[in-house]
Amino acid sequence: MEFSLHLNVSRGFRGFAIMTAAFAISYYPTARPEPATLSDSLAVLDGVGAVITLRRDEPLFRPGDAAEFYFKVLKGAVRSCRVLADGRRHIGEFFLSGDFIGLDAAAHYIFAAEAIIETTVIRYSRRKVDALAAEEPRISQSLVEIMRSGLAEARERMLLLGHMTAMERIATFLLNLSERRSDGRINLPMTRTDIGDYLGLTMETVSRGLSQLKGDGIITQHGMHELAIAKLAELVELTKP
Amino acid sequence: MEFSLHLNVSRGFRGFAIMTAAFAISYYPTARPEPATLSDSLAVLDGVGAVITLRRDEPLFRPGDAAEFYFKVLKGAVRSCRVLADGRRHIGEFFLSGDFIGLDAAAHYIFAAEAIIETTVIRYSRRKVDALAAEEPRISQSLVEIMRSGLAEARERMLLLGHMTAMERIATFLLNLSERRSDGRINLPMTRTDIGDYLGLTMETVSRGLSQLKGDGIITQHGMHELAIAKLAELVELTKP
DNA sequence: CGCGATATTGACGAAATTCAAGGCCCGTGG
DNA sequence: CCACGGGCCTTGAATTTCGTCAATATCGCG
Repeated sequence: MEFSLHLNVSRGFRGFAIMTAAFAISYYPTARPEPATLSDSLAVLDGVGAVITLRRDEPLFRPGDAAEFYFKVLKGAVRSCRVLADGRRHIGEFFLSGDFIGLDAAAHYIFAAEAIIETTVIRYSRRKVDALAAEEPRISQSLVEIMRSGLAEARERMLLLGHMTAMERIATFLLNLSERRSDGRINLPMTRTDIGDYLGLTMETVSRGLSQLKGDGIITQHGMHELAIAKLAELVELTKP
Repeated sequence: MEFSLHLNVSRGFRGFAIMTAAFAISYYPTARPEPATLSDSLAVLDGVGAVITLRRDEPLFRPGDAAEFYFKVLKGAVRSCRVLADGRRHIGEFFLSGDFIGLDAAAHYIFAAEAIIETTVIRYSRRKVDALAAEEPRISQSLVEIMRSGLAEARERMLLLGHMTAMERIATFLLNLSERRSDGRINLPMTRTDIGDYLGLTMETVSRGLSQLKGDGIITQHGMHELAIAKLAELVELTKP
């Protein structure tokens, strides 16, 4: 009994979440149609899920809430964040269209998820997804693969937060975001404060960094929340020591 | 067809790695003896594995090596690290006795693992472990749980690296390490430079932080690589804003 | 005992934060 | 349509923290 499993995990801004999985099933030639991706697998549950629309700054869940759902962003943007006792705020991740939220939660969420702009998400019953995973090794293996790439991404971010300068962090952030689009443009739905809390910098430092990139002609600005990369090679250069 | 799965993930310094899983199998009363923990599951493979002894600074693997094995530390300590082009070094994790290494690797390792002191590890064939996981949903679900707690830990470290002061990082590090023992003592097999590269600080800043803790009577030193916590409450206080 | 590696401590400097002022964008209402 | 106002962004100056460079001390091992 043998089968080959081929997982194709795209490593974009949140490669974690934009996984596709192709299963080549060789030991069971008459297999019924199988879900081709985790997304498709979850789509089976859409009937029990719900599409939810959130206004700006509206929470999807809060720290301490029972983690009963997985979510997928359909449109808009979500941030996960924790606030420390003295007011310092840490943003764990930004979730854009197609990203999953909460796959890695324990029994209760330890952070909040809030819409950055008007956002629609689809909500899956975690209980049902997990039951499916228990019956289908391929589903739980897909989850393992998603966790692996999530961990790989977390490691990159630890490197960034621990050892990169402000400009290196900003350049890396912009490049990661630009990989979510194909036209060299960058959509920044979040505020400068959000970016700062994500990169471990202050709003002012982020603003200064962007200003310098504009001054150097490396990026151009088209409205407050839309940038374009003018000199990709130089931006890439800035991500390195 | 129903069974209950109970995972008991202890959240120590690297809770990730010191997982125990208890499976209560109710749907198959005549089940053959099942591995009770992932560790036990892997122990089944010990015959094909090997115990390896490493000298100080000797690598277990290097970046780019094919990720063909999982490892478990039996004795000693291992660090995972990456070196940037300009010489900056980032330490991803410290692995102490009982910790697993490489569970989350992709096809190739992207970082090096090196013994910090004389260390023995056991090496498991990844291919065989993964095959086992493909046949046993419980194994792959255990892997999911390990990944979940690994991600939770990574998130804590991102918060630390992104938003904590030098002293907060040092105090948190010491507390985490102290949880690996039950006597309030702290074993620091690694150098100050290692600690700095792990916390995103310089060796000097780490040294100054430890000196201040000694001066304040919060910790006492017993040899270069052995500390004791004298005022736990004050140390805990330092981990918070 | 003596040497090399590691750790500590001090003085100085650079990078980012903090504090503060002003500008810009956008929605709202007259 | 335009004026107003509030939130967000930008920019400047002072401050702080941590890093860098350098000298000295201590550890551990042959």
